[in-house]
Amino acid sequence: MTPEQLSDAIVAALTALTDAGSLTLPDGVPARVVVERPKVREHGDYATNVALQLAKKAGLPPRELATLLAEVLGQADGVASVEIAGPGFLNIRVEAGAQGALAAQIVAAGSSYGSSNLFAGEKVNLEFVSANPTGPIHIGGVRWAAVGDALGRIFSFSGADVTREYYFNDHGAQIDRFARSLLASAKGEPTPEDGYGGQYIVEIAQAVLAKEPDALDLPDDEAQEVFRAVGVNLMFDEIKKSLHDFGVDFDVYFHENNLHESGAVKRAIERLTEMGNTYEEDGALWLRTEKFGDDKDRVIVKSDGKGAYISGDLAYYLDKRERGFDRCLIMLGADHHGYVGRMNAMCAAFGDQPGVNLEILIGQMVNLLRDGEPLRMSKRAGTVLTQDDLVDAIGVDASRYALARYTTDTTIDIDLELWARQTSDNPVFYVQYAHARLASILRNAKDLGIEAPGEAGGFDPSLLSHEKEGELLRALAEFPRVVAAAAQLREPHRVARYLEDTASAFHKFYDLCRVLPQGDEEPTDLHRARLLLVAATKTVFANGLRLLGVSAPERM
RNA sequence: GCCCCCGUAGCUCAGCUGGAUAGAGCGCCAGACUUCUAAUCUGUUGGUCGCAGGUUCGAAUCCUGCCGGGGGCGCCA
Repeated sequence: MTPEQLSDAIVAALTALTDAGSLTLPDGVPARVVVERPKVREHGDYATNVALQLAKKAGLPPRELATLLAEVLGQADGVASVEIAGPGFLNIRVEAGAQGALAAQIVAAGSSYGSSNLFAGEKVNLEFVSANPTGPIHIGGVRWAAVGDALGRIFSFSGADVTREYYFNDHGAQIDRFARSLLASAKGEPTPEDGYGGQYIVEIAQAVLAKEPDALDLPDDEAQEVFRAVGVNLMFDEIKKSLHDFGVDFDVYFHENNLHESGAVKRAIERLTEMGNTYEEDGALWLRTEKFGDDKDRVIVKSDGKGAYISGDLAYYLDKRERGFDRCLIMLGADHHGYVGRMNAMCAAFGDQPGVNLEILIGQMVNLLRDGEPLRMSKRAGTVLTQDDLVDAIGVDASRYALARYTTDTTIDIDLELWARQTSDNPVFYVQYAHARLASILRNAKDLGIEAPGEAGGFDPSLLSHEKEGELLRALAEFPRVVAAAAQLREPHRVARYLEDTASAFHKFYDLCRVLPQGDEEPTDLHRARLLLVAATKTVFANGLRLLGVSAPERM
């Protein structure tokens, strides 16, 4: 019996009461009620606060309503007992058989256990990382690679049609600075003012020369153009490779420059002008963002005739919508939160609905620490921590997991020495170890010739009556709810935290409940039932880790 | 000055979107492997949930105001 089934049973009980006339609910019976796992074990397997929630509407004292409900609910299939506690909580115990049946259901569902059709039929565009192609991805961007990719997996698992997208800002002044920096390096000159000075500039400059040996013979402006075109492509390749090595592959790498060259920017501006949302002032073209909730209006075409930065975003958003995306999600660091207002206003100026068609997710920064002190990242000082540095130090799994297990609302401090040292007690290994242990049991079972029921026949779910078995089963039953919450709230960290809780429940079960027969012992139905529970648990870890893009090892 | 995020155990952080006695890991201390992987488990220690009000049956959670930390407020990108 899962929480969802219990919720249904409670709703059915409420309906029975209203049908019988012993309860009156002016707003009708709710479609779903809150079923939670109590923190205190004495409070039962599950608890619900419906009586407290509905007491006022029903015009009854909470405990009286709870009493009515308890009588009916106590008769429901799979419910062992219902107690009234405190101000009107219902503490529910579930029959072991009803609970144990879940193990077979999970094994039958396999890699789809936890999936849903919550976002079925929705085309979701998920844009993340989108780091400037003027250097390698550093830790500021890696967080979004880990979190964004996990969110994409969670959305897909929840039925959405997801497209992962990376926006290359390969247009404008920063790219000019990048090109000048490459050219200067190739000529052996010092890094220009406002230029980029890392070692990677030297390497890319040399790589450009290897491809275009005659580049330096050209006049400076033409040479710079060569370094721009070739250098940017080399940078793209490097970024894509880093992301690929990190397990993140985008469906679309979108080049901002194309929007300018194809006339898409011009068209977007025309569209906004037709809708009466632009005006000219001081030689520039302004977008009426204030009308749509922004602090003030924004320039979209500067007085020198060039598009302002946001002009690319206008065209890009329009392009996404024209490609049929109902929801455009963009993950940005807190250093960009100032754009939220104007982006939402831009969305509204197109006649769309901010928060629905466009959703901007702001996450907090990642800081680099050394000896507990914050270290200002500087390319010149060589104190930039790149994604590759992080992976070299602690590996892909540990990196992805560590970055994905925090709320994006909190700032993450990375002390590389500390992170590398703590590798062995990183929670990722706690979870992965659980999976490896489960795999090991299944291997041993196979060697012993013991088959878990399910494929080979039925099993008696009521045999899974041990306290630790119950706790493990209830943890497994939570998985679909956790995935759904992670998708709806855009909070992948919930999956990681859930896996840690479930790993704890499993390790405790493992400690007290022997799964396989020992010595000459003959396999019993209990052994087989536990083996099925093991298979179900392994399924949940495999599915959960997959959602985070972290491997589920068979051995450790 | 205005806007956003954070403040929970010595440290790092959860807290199921208002529920019961606020949890976990690490750290400290003490235990458990001739048996399915000890990267594990068991027990102990540890808290005015930044402060002050408010909303109600009930607040770490929602509202207001302070305090402290971080980030942002360009015809830069």
